[in-house]
Amino acid sequence: MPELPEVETVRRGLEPHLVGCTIEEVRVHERRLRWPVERGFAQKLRGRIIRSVERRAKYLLLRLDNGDRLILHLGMSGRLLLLEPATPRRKHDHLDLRLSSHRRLCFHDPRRFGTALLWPASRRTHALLKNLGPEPLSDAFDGNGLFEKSRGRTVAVKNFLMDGRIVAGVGNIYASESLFHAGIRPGTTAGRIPRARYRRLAEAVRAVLGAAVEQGGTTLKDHGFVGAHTDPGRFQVRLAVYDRAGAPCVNCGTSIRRLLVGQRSSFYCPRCQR
DNA sequence: AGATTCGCCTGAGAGC
DNA sequence: TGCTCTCAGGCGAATC
Repeated sequence: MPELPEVETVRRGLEPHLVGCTIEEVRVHERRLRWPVERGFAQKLRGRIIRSVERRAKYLLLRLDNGDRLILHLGMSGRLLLLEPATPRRKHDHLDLRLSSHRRLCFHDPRRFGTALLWPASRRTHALLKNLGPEPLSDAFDGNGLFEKSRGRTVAVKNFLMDGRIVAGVGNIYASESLFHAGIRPGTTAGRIPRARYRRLAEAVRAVLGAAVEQGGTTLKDHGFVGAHTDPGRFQVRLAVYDRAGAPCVNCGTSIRRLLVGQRSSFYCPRCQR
């Protein structure tokens, strides 16, 4: 599933192909996404020029020449594809934006957990974004912030890390990975972790996500063209613990364990993580 | 307020 | 081969 590094890779792949393009025609084939695609969606986008392609958490934000924004989220299975005009529509192709570059930006999403919403220029904030915590790869994110926000909290640190209000865009996979690199067990109560360990955790989050973004970029180069074409899943970096239950820890060889934390699969090394 | 559970979906994989 | 069943997972909403 697209995690933050994959979304960033898609953003980088799309940016040069979208900025400056006019959206000439919009087709909505399926409005039943996570939230219904609004009436007037096509009409509001038609004729607009894309000024920038930004990312916040796992949301892609296409800023338009009139100040409106198009918010896109890939959910579990979403993909954004730049297609040649003649490419036939396939199953699960829900949105099609025909661009002045003569390509089509296609939103494809089998599970329809994805999102396509308009954020009008008249609104200063958007409900989906206004409570988001700092970007994990920005200077605004650090261990001190984690420590302070965690005081009095009884949730498992893994759930704490996946709470977008604490830090933006850390999903299930990278939460497990970061905790492994920080040497912290996923089920540990967030409020009982000392400051020094949160510093280490913040650095782990930064390192793991940063490396994955770089990896995406590298893979992107290998493919020569448009990261957005490719399956986000294939960018997956070599993961240390995620989905490796029973396999040996890369550090110590101990068998990796799977644990349910807040209904989600978590993976950890019982020896390296305390 | 914070913690937990639910619900939305389909494809993949397991089991028969 | 082909069917049925289970499960995964982002994340806001609903519930406790």
